[in-house]
Amino acid sequence: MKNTRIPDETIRRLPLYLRGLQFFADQELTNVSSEKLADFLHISAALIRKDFCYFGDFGTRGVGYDVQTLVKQIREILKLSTPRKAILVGAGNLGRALLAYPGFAAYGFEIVAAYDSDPEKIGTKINQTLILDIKTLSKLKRDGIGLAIIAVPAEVAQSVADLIIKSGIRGILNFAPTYLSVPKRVKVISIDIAIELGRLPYYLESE
Amino acid sequence: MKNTRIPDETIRRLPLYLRGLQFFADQELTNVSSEKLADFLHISAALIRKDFCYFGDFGTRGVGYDVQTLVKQIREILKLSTPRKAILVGAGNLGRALLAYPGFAAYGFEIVAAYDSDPEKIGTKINQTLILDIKTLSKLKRDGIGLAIIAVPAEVAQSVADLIIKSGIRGILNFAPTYLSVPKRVKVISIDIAIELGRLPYYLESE
DNA sequence: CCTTAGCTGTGCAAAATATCACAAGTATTT
DNA sequence: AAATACTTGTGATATTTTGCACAGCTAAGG
Repeated sequence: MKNTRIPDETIRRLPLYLRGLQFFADQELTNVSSEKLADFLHISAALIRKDFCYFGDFGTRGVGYDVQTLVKQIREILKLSTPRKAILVGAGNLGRALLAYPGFAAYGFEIVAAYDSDPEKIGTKINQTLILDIKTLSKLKRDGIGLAIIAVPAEVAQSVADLIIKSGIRGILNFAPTYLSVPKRVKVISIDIAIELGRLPYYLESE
Repeated sequence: MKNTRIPDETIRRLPLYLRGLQFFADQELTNVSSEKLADFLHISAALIRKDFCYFGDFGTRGVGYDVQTLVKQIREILKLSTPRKAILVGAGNLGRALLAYPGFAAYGFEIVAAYDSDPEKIGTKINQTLILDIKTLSKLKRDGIGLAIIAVPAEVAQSVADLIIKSGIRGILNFAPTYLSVPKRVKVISIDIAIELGRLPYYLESE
């Protein structure tokens, strides 16, 4: 199985598995079956097993998976084992909320700087992070910073992306509601709140 | 084509199409082809046409689609035409950012109240919205409120969901990183920042 | 040691989704 | 009015993703 192409959907689920495993680890359980994990996450056990089996034999037949070992292996696959420095661009409402978001640390992300273009904001501190002038952004790679979170208005998102890519950013988590055109070596993952919101009413039963 | 099952993926793209059409409307364009829209959104033109064709004949062969008409029809499909009242539960960092988020209004959502359990926050105002005690949450349906945005910690998300569903909520936009168990008549759409974040490093080229 | 119960790994089938390719209709030009 | 250039709508095909079912390994109990 090891030489098959790994579906994107599988990669998407790996962080979900980490969360599920954390739940079992918190309960002092050392072993978990695909079925238990499936019940907790509300996906099928076969899918979980298939996902794991793309990467090798993680479990023991008749027994299940060792929680800690599995966590380690998934983190390895996702390349979460090495800590990564990130910057935040855009210190608006969403940006400020993200600065306080505890989830980053869980994956070894450290937000080392925040940037904005508003003179009112520049120089102020949010959650111990100083807001810097976006014009001073350059040569991030020199400081070992490879990731960026974009939380700016859609109109300026592309120019921000261009700028930070030039400075060495290779991974972007984009909250701006727009497509970002980037070189192949750069990966963009977009979270679009409006898109999710816009399809909610469709599913409402019209009483 | 009208009697085929409509793929979820199609529904997911409809709000995206609205965004694209807005772009062309802003340029005073009255007509747009599937190809133009496809170029802007970076998806295939055939896919766009197929998506539309599930709902009927929206375009004119040799011509394209009338921007305004198409907007109206998509909004109709997504049930965005009728304004909807929503509440926000959880006035933490993310909750407060969401209160200021302009995207809700664009889809006819009006956040009429915010709830929290923290005595420090209750009674204060954020963006003209008063924070109310979550204990006072009841009988929302009576006031015509059908949607809720959950932005509370994962540990309490399920109990919040249970509570608001009892009060009449039928649609939930969930930001808590957990599965919500709800009756069939209730629709949950989850946005999970950590999950998206966790898979970003996987795609980084290891130099 | 044998039997039974449990669980993984995975080939194969099924379902869901996306792409292709072109007939059919529209506008424009000559 | 005929030829040309566009563009949609959609059946057919390809690809991607998920589910099924069971062989094969493990552990425990008698």
